[in-house]
Amino acid sequence: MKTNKNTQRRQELVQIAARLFCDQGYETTTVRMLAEAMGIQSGSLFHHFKDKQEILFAVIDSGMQHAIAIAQRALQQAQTPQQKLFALAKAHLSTLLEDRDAHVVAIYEWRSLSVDSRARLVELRDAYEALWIEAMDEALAAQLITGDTALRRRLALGALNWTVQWYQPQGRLSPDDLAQALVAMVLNQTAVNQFY
Amino acid sequence: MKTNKNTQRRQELVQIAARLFCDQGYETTTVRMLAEAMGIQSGSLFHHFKDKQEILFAVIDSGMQHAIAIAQRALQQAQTPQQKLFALAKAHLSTLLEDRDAHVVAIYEWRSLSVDSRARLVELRDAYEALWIEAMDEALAAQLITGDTALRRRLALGALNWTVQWYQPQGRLSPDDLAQALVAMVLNQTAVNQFY
DNA sequence: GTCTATAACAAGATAGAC
DNA sequence: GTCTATCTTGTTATAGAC
Repeated sequence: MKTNKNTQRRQELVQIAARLFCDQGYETTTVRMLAEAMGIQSGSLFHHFKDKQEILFAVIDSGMQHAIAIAQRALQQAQTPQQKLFALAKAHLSTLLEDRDAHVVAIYEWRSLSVDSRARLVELRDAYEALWIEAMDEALAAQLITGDTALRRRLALGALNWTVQWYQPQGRLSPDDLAQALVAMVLNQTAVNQFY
Repeated sequence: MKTNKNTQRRQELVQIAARLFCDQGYETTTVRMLAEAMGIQSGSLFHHFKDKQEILFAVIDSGMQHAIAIAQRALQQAQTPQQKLFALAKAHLSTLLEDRDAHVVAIYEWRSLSVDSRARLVELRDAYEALWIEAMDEALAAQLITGDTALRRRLALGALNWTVQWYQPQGRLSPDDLAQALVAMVLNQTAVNQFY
């Protein structure tokens, strides 16, 4: 079983699968559709992936790895708790936008993963949320927020993830505006340009 | 085609379908599974519903009708803009909790609806959101909030809908606590017991 | 690494008896 | 309103040649 190699070809196929899964849903997308979009026959697909579910796993896994990397890089340039929360919100939004297919799939097709796959991805999700938990704790220590930081984090991540439902980056609201509004809401502040 | 009657039997079947669709997803749930849970044979199912998709529509339609009714009733006892927003948040949460199956299905299986079904349900969703828009506008007029009320509404509804992912009503956080925290966040206030 | 051909099975839906 | 029996189609996945 040499289907686990991270070849460039495989990454291309994963991108294509992400698009189809995002547009039509995992169950509705057949291996024949995937193969056609990839320019091969359906039988050839199973040279790259053990089964259909492994393609779904690869899509979500890749999206999450990417999200963690972007968030960590964004945090390196932030100093204060506000800056860190803003950096995380911005990073979250840009991953949702740049890697939208994979994240829509992660949100909607979680259930179709095998139990083992889910367990592996939960670890990644926990690693990602740990970045938020740390920033929220720092904000709490700096007395920028009070009370239940876990609740604030969940409300904030919920509001962020829900943006895939309505947010149009080409609209009047820039990703930065959106990130600022969110951080202001999380911090219970009304000022807007305090993050730089 | 007398499949459109709102018989009591049909309502029971819709409830059962909601549970299966919620637990396993629409596409993964077969008509045979549905029939078994309903205590009938798969052929008999098509006496009640034209096709599988009509069952999905009935589940989501019923959940949305219910949500609107609960929200309207909750608003009748509210006076101030704060009270109205709190009433809406509480109503939204109790619908999500009491009618959880249907709303999880509404969130996750929207894509599997026919174009016509979607259009009819969009009308219901708009009617529901109109209640929020009105309350937010009143909060704006009362200078409780400033800026982009549409953005605040979307962030709030996103945070609320995302609660299906993590909220456990039997945990330490009551639905009232959650609704209060949300309204406080929407209104950029830190005080907690100002709503009564 | 891709092809063709096909195995093996499950899906939604219908027909007609009761 | 429910049953049994079945049609028709589409699905994932495999085998073996190239």
